[in-house]
Amino acid sequence: MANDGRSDVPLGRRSPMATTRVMVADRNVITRVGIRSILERNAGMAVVAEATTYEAILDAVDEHGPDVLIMDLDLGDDTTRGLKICEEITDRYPGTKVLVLANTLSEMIVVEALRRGATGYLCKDDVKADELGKGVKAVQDGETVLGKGVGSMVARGLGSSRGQAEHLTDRELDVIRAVAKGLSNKQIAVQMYVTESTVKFHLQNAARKLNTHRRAELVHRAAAAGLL
Amino acid sequence: MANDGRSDVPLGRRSPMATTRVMVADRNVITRVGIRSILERNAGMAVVAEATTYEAILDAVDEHGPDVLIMDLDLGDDTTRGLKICEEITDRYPGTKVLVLANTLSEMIVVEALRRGATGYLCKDDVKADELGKGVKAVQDGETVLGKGVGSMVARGLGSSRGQAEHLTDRELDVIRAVAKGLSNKQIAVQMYVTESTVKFHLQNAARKLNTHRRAELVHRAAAAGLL
DNA sequence: TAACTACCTAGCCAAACGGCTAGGTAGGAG
DNA sequence: CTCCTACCTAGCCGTTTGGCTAGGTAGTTA
Repeated sequence: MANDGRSDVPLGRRSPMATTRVMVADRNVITRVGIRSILERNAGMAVVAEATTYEAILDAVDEHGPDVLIMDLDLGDDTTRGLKICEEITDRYPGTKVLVLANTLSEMIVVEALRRGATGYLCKDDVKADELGKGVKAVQDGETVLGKGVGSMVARGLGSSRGQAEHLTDRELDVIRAVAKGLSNKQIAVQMYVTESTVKFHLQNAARKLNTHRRAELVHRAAAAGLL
Repeated sequence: MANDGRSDVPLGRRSPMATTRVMVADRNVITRVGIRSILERNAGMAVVAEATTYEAILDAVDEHGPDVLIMDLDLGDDTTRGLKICEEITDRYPGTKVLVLANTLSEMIVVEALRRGATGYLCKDDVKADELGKGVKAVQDGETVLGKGVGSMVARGLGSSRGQAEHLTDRELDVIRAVAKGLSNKQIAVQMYVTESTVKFHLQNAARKLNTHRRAELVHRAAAAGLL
């Protein structure tokens, strides 16, 4: 029942040349309008829906059944939420390909997104106007599209983590966020209703996963990965 | 000679109602196209030039003499460079008002930008489509435009630093960048050819300026302010 | 059932850090 | 010349940290 919604929405497939139905998910109006303008220069492409929140994405995909969903993983304060949505879409709506259009380039996020079913990953600041249209077409055909610098990152990411990127648990993220605020382990312990030992435990695990052993770098990497 | 360039570029001022000549500086094509689309819905507004690098901004402003320059301060790897450009434009081309359109909201950057002559400061993720056009018009009239959340930030910023934001010295930035990489004070000392005491000295000063006393938070704030 | 994950706790030790006081130099501005 | 800024150095002391070993529970999956 998951993708039944698609069958009753073949509207828009009426032009002589099949139209690529695109949906855009981004919190930023300017970006949404920009993507729409760029894509609609190409004949045969139409932006059929937009979404600005995580909740709205699933509804809109279900309702409009786009061929390609262009999405920014960061639609709120939680990029991991974006990753989950990405996985959910590709699981439940195999007819909709996901093209991630990210603000930043973080190895961890790139690897996770692809592992969860994204067919393409482009970086906003690097993408050229014509690349966007080509990327959408390629992704629609099931071809994997990786932007400038993304490819090598994937290679490294898959190599270093042997196929499965370790990702931070909720608790670890909580601790890191507290560290970023300048709290000491003791203060964090009080705030989280656990002991200082536990705080140190989570930090050690997080540090190992992010491949560092210094809290300053830990915070920096987590921030760079869009985790804060 | 600075703004002589304006007089020979009155093209576009031919409509009955005076046209607002806008220039957009942003590294991101999608954003540039988006802004153009949104503004050109309003009659009486035209995007007459675009720039994607710091160098190109000054040339383009000199050549086209826009009424309003919409710019992202972060066009490369150095936001402070954007601040300098902002100051230079407002100094040399008083006929061109600067409206900063930022990705992130950092108290330090906001305060600095306004101190250096920006007439408005909006945040990409918060701005609504109609606000952009209104903002441009208001800025053109010399009215200060502050986006959601920016106002209170300015108040706090001006209050805490009494009119002059303390800014980090080169050396302090070097040390912070090293800390962000996870280096210890000793390692940083070796790398910078100074003693550990000196490293600690710079860190203490930087920490005071950024109003913290923990290196993890120091790195986080510096990163949030686009200083790394 | 066993195995696994996420979570929590304890204590030890050496290293690193923060906070402080008290000096120094070189270069530019008034 | 004096003041000021940015830069550099020294040492002390208490706190925080990183790194470690060695346990525990609850919930899920195989």
